[in-house]
Amino acid sequence: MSYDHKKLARKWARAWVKNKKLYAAQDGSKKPKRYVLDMFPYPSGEGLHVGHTEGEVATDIYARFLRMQGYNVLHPMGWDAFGLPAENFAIKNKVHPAKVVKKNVANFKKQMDAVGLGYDWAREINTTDPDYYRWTQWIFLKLFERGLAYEAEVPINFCPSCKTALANEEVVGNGVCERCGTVVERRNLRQWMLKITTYADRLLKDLDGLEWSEQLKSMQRNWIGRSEGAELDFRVYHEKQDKVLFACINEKGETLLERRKGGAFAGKWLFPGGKIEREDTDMVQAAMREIEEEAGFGARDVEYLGFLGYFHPKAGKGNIPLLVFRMKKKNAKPAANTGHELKWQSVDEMPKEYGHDEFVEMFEGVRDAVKTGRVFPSAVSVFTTRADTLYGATYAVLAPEHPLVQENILGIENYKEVSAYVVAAKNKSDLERTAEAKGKTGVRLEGVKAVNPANGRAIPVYVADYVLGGYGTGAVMAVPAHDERDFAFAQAHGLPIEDVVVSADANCIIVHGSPQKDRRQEAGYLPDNERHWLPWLKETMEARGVKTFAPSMPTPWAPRHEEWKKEFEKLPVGEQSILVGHSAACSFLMRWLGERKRKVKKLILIAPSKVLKGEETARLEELYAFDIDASVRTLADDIEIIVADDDIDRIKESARLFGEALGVKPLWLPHGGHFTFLAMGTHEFPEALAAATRMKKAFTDDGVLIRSGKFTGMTSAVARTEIVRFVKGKEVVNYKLHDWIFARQRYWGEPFPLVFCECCADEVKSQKSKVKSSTFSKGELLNPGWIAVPEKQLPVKLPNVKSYEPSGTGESPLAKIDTWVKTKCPRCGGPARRETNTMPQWAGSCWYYLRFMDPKNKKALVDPKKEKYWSPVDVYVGGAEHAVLHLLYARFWHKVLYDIGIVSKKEPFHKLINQGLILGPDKQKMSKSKGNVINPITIVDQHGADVLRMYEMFMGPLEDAKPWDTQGIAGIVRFLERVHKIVRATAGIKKATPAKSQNSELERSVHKTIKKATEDIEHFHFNTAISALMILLNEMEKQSQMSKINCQMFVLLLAPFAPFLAEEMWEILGKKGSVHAQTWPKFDKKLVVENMFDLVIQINGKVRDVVRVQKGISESEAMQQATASENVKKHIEGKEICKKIFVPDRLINIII
RNA sequence: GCCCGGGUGGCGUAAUCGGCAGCCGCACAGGACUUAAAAUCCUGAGGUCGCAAGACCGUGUGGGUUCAAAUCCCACCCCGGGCACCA
Repeated sequence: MSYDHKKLARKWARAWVKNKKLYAAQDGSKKPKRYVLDMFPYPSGEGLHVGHTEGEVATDIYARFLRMQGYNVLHPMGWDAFGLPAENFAIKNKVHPAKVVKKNVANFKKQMDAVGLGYDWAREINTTDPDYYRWTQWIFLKLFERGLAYEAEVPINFCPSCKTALANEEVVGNGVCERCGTVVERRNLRQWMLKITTYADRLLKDLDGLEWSEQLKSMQRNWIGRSEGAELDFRVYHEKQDKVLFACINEKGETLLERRKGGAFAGKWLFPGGKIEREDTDMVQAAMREIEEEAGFGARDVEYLGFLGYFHPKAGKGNIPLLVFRMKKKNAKPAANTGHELKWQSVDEMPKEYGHDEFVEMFEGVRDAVKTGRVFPSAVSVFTTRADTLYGATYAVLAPEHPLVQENILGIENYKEVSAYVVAAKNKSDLERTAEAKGKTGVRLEGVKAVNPANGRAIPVYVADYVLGGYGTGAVMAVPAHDERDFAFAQAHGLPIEDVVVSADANCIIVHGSPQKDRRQEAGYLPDNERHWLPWLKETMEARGVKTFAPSMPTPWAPRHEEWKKEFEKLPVGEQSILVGHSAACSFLMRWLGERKRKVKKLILIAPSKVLKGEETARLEELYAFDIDASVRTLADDIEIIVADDDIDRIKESARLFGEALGVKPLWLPHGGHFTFLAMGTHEFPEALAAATRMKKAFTDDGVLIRSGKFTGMTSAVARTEIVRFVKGKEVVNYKLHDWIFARQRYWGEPFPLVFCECCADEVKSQKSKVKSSTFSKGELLNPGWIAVPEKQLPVKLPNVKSYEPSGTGESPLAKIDTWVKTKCPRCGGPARRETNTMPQWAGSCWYYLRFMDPKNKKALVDPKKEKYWSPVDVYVGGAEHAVLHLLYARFWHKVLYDIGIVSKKEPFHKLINQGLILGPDKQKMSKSKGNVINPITIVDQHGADVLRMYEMFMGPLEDAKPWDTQGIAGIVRFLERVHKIVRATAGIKKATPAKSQNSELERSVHKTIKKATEDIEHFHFNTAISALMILLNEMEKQSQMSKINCQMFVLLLAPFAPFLAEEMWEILGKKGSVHAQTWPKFDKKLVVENMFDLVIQINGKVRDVVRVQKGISESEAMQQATASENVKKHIEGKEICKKIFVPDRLINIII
């Protein structure tokens, strides 16, 4: 007879509602606490899905288990209810989003109750409740006050379908909106930004102490993307530049003029600088020198402002950079050292007749630049993590967004082409950019050169979109030899590739196949290579910093593999080795690699020999007796076969053989025979060898420096800091993480507690220059005109509007409500207007876990005592989709709250578990379109909540993705039916419970199960805990009669998993009170210790018998047992036992 | 391409301080009960050979270490997730 799960659900749901204490967390308790939290859901119209319930059932089981263990457990639930779906539904159906939310919440709650989730509903919260978002606004004000919020007009990700801005974290895949999958546009919009980058380091470092999966931690680390490197300055100049001009400006905006003897001041107000040497890395220093010589002002008196651009004295002729300096001293008096007269002069006062119009124009330019700050550095600063490769920088690349290409101040000669490229790059979608990732495009800036600060070498400058404007300085030095992207670009554009770092264990091993002779006599050699190829190659490689070995092999005429192997293995062959074989040695190398399966960098086979032919090759038979192992092709990054087309037939055949096996086309050279004897012969062979040893891809590892001036021989690690110091660079840390775009142009979100006041804006601007004693907060100074709404006036409530429709122009619908927008400035009382953007979806969820600790507090976000008691969240369970969104934002806010003393712990969530996806029965992701969605409530209706809960937990490990098996539920249904049956049977026994002895074996099993279940639940291994309960039930059913006590134990163990049935069974067993308020059973240590064990008897590692024996038996006793076995006897008969391995309480292995 | 996971019967999985591979469940087969079916209960089952006792093979593939490998090492293949020009 099956039990009526619907009746149980009704009966116990009612009882639990009445029993208010059952799931309530107690404030001010002396008991140890545990805070078990689910990621609170967005209450969608769809209701709960199986993904929700998986995590929620897991935390519910855990919370029930902890309560039974005597902990004071906080296990609350709430609603993250701001957001687009409710708003869109509201727009479509013309209802207020709040009403939609209310309805959905009621549905969610009903469904959660149906699943038997024991939340402390007295602590329910909702992010859209003004009493809640009042504190969201309050936290925003704290961020604002501390200068962590700022307004900026930045290019942002805009979703044209959602009609709102998106955070970087919300753009997924190839630049599509995380929510709706629409391709995201770039738009410039005024935004509120949060300085999450300030916390980048702490967000990174504090990950270490958390019990999160490595996967998740690495996702966060990756997102933060910290990299240590340096900024190095590359002076940029125009090729035709030979002089420098500079202007000095004083505090009054006047410029320093010079009058030559007897002449007018006209036209001479700029000092023409002296000649700039190409190698002069610092144009500014040169100009300073000039200022000192001409006017007596030292480096301390003036400050370099920047670079205005190139000046062309006579249109098109000459390119003279114009630098601007400002006097630091007030009323500085110039004193000419040259006999010329000097004075400060305002351009306004300068009579027209004084000078050329173009000088006046330039002066205006200088003044304008100083005023607006539009000056440029005369050097390009690049960010690199590989300063050790600086000597290998053969060109520089600017991002299309870089100011030096945005405005042509460098005198780029092909600027039309360049700007066309820049525009094209800007219009490329992320999708296109990604698709083109492999082919690197770019345009050279004609006429412009950069100076490598290490060696003074002038290198070309490019603009290319493989350099990102938003990272580092938006400019890079390109080292093609040691960076894959630069390598690809250099290859595409024919730029030099010069390696300056070699692997510390790079070497070249040349094995000759025939007696080596130096033949330098033949005519017609290239002068450079007039030697045997072997010493030539050795020299060439060593010049590149590669250690080279050319071992003499024993018995070269009739080689023996083993002997060669012995000799060869004395050499340091490694992953960075280049192996060069010649003739018979090619066979040796192939054979050796096939045997040893060692990875090497390159394998070069010259005139390979393997094929035997008649008696002349009898001497080679031993060495060649092997099968070519084709897997050798995977062992070397690069394989070359070189053979001459007039070599003998068996060599040519060998070359084809090797080529086929290795998937390499042998290179046929037109001249030369078996190379050894022809030595270098003609140029083809050395060229082929040089090509074969050339870099085929960038070497990006650390190593030892070569060709790097005085740094040659240093390791990369040391050279990195030394070179930065040498070129006066600065060490900097960069992050991939950007500041958080914290505004949405929609209605249904938290209003910002800010107003804009023109009057205060002016006040702030004037105060800024007046310094110090400001009454404005950091945020108000940082954002002139934006004034914080006083805390007392919080919450700034979301007004009612007629239409929630977003405008799509970047204005929120709130902007249309004049009565709400127009307000008084809380500071000066003047007219002001409210911020009409709203906060993004993530705001409310950044701190909700704190509110659960003290949900009704009117005076504070959370009472400090309560916070201290409950923090941190001990276990947090939710989906992996929040890995870099919610979990990063919440950690950021938490750290800010920590800094202002609101919270006591550095991190909010100690242990975090991501439940794995539940896939449809077809093993595909569940989706409406695939029609494979399982609704948990359907399962509850059919089989009851207990079945749903246990089945979801039994499917497999919580964190794994696993498919739903509709038939698999039957197992759980049967299990619970059998539990019901056996408990009823046991409860019905009127007689006294059977004597203990009858049940002693079962009792052991019960206690072992208690142990197993307890440990498994502690580790969230619910699938194995349930399995243990099943095993116990199977055993119980074998008993003719059960004792009530064992039955009770079983029900207690079942209670967290199947709360309804367990409660019913508890009642049937005649026990008082709720089963969920009982104490979790403890196991008896004596009962779980076995005194017998299964001794495994192995012969030569194979199991031959298993006997059950006393624990602790000795080796000889075990041996006795073993030899007594028939099967064992059979196997050892007539054999000699040479060894015995005995593992106490486990096995004995007899070796014969 | 890079970084994390992972690969075990027909299926979900169990066993990882190296020590009996396949627990538990599903599906399956045979039997009992039944007029019959369902449900329930009992039994069986990794593969090959064998009446059986048992033997051999077997944890993605190949190799290695070891008395002993799903577990450790090396190489490769495949699947899932994340990142993707971050210098």
